[in-house]
Parts: sequence; C-alpha cells; structure tokens
Amino acid sequence: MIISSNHYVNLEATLFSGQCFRWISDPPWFYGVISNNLIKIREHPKGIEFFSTPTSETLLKDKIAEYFNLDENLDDIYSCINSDSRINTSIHLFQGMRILTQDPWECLISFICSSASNIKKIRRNIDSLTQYFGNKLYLDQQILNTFPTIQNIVEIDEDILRNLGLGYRSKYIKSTAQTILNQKIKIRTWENLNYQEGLDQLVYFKGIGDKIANCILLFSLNKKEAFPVDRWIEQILRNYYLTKSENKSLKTTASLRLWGMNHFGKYAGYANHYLFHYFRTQNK
DNA sequence: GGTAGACCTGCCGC
DNA sequence: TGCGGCAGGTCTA
Repeated sequence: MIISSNHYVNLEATLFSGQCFRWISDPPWFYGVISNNLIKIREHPKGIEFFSTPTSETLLKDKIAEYFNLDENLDDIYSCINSDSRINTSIHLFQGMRILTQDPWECLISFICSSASNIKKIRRNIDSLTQYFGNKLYLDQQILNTFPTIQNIVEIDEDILRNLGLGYRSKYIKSTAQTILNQKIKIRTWENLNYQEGLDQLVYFKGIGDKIANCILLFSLNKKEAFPVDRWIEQILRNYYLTKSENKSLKTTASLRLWGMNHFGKYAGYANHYLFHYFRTQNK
C-alpha cells in the first residue's frame, strides 16, 4: 500500500540516524516492527510503500503515517530551523529525514539501554531483549520479534537482563517497569502532557536523566521542542554556537538544553537531530 | 548548584 | 593477538 507524503521521505536517514534501533536494511526495502506488526517499507515517488503482517495494510495505514509523521510539513520546519550554515548543510545532506513517533514504552527502554553505550551495542541489547521475550514475526526471509511488555519485564529476574548483556542498566529497566505497574502509570496518557510535565514524569524514573528524557519526549511523545544534550551535541554547541562566557557559565546538561531550546525554537529537536546526524557521520 | 567516581559490557584502534 | 580507552548517561556522596 502506498501512503502519499507532501515531501520526500528519506528512509535511510530517518531509520539509521540513531532515533530507533531495530530496523533492518535490505535495499530498497527496510524491515521493522510497528505496533507488533512486521513492516516492509520503501520509498515511493508519491511517499512510501509498505506491506505488513499480521495486520492488514488498510488497518495499519494511519499508524504508519503517524509513526513517520507524514502530515508534518518538513518545509515549514526547515524554514524555522535553517538559521546557520551547519544546519543548512545538514538539511541538504539529509533532506527528508524525519523525527519518528515511536511507542513510548519501547523508546523509554531503548534509551535507558543507550546510556554510556554505542549504537552497535544498543542494537545488540535490544535485539537480545526482543529475542528473549518477544513473539516471532515472519515476512519474506526476515524474522523479527515483538517488543517485551511491561509485564514481561516485571516478571523476570534482574540477573536475566544482566545475562543478556544489559549491565548496570538492568536494574533501571526492572525498576522502571515495576514502578509503572505498581503506581498504575498510564503511558498512553503521556502524549497529552506538555513538555515540562512529560520531562518531570520521565526523570522520576531511576536511570532516566535529562538527556534520555528529552530523547523519549522527542522520538515518541511528539515534543519537537525537546533538545537532548549528549556528548556530541555538547561538543557542537561549545565549539560552534556558544560565546566564551556562555561556555563558562553553562555547565550542566539541563542548562545547555535550555540554551538550545531557546536558540532553535519550537523545532529545536529537529535542529538537534540534523546536527547530531551530520556531525556523527562526518566524524566516522 | 556543581563535581568526581562508580557502574556493565563490548567496540575499536593501536 | 592483546590491551586499554571509551561510548548517544545517571546516580550517589
């Protein structure tokens, strides 16, 4: 099934820029899991083309459009954030790269896994989790697994997570699932929170600080003003954006994040992600 | 409000 | 081949 988009959709950049961790590339197709369905997708002159199983394409169409934020006007966003040469270069290099709207629970666990790690290891960790807990989905030659549920994580021992290679993050994953269950926290209502309310809710969990919370807000809760500050973004801000005195006075992640949100405005998250991907790919 | 260690594990470069 | 530094952070003292 084809879903039309008002702007070119750059699947390679969107799916492999570090906002999600378990898509597989088999050109021209990409395979991934959305809402417990195996999705096969490729770029199409009108937008994107996809197949799904077990749910039919017709029933999943809206979900896929939402996942890729296809109704969001990229040209408007570009004109908002394109205020310097670095952003401009990145937009030209990765034209059509979109910020996704992923499942918040999966996004939350994935980014807890990301702390002091690297993309390869994060992918391995999440793959191990889905292989241990998930249900297998088949399409063409691909086998992918559904993501573990909150209940799945609550029910198993922390040592199993450690044996899967998650290290010190295991206790955070476990305690987050436990807290959500015990306090009957409704993840589905998170999308109704404003940025600050969402941030407060997320950093309440052990293992989620300012950076990871902003990733979850940006990549799953539709908060395009969110501005995750990691090692890369901190370096970019300090080297290219901050004045000498700002470099001195802005010490914490949160203060750098506030600077970024103020400087780049309501689509700061887009500016952040384009800069992040640009500098990461340049420095490989 | 700000800082130094500790924390798991496996890439990656020398 | 083997080894040490380091990675999309966060917590605690």
